[in-house]
Amino acid sequence: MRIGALSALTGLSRDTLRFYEKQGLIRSQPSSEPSNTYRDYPEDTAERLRMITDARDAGLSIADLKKLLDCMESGDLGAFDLDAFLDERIAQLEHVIATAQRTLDMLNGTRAAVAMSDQIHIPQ
Amino acid sequence: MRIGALSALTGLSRDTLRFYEKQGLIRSQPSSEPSNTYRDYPEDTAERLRMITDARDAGLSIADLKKLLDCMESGDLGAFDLDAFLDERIAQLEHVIATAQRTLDMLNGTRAAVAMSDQIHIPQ
DNA sequence: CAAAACCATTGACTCCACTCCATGGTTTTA
DNA sequence: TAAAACCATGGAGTGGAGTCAATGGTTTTG
Repeated sequence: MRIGALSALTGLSRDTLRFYEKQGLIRSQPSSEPSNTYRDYPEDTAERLRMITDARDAGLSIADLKKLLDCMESGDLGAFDLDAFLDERIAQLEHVIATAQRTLDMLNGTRAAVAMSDQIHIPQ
Repeated sequence: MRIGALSALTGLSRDTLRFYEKQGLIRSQPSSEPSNTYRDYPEDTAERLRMITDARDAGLSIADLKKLLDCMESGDLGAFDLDAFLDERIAQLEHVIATAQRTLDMLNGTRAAVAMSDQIHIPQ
């Protein structure tokens, strides 16, 4: 798959995809016809990118993501201190969920207040 | 309360507090003794900052936070398009929660795999 | 009272995650 | 077949969110 198709499939810009590749989050091969300089992305790259965008949207950094993907791919569990690393990221995500939930509750409260004030609003 | 106390109370650096004040998220008054240039923060600022850090940790931007706090304070519900604004941020937070949950599940799976591989690990 | 700790202001600096641009080559399409 | 659309590479630029350092004043404390 070429970069344009991947971009259309994922909603990520070509620039972002190239950037992610430079950061080592995804990989590509030179196209089958060596007449051009185009690159070819494996079919499962879109899938991989869904994981990546989820993690990014949840607040994980590219550097962390790279570590994770690297050792998940190499099957090299036990690299550096994976266990501690996982514990930290898990705690981080739980924190994000908790704060997002609290903030969500606050906003829902605000929305309720707005609805209220709309209800008792007197024209003129 | 002076900035040092507020910093100790919230865990945010003085610089961050000054930065937040410049962005309009918090406010202060000149100290009671006008002999110095110190500023005094209302007692409830720490509380307010807890809201702010929650929202920041959940991924809300400072600009959005300022809009929210401004119109919550002015009681000016119905300013700009508050209703649409709230809907967007709420959707954003729900998205964060969903992606964080998916990512969390993935990491927990990874941790389980690590535990497994530990279990069947053969020394030497 | 002197040293240490605190404070304000200004402006420069850093880091992250993109995003844009210029250049030059390749495919697709009307 | 020519224009339009696509591609790669390299490097510069952007925006958000802080962070740091310099300067010069004020309080606290031993």
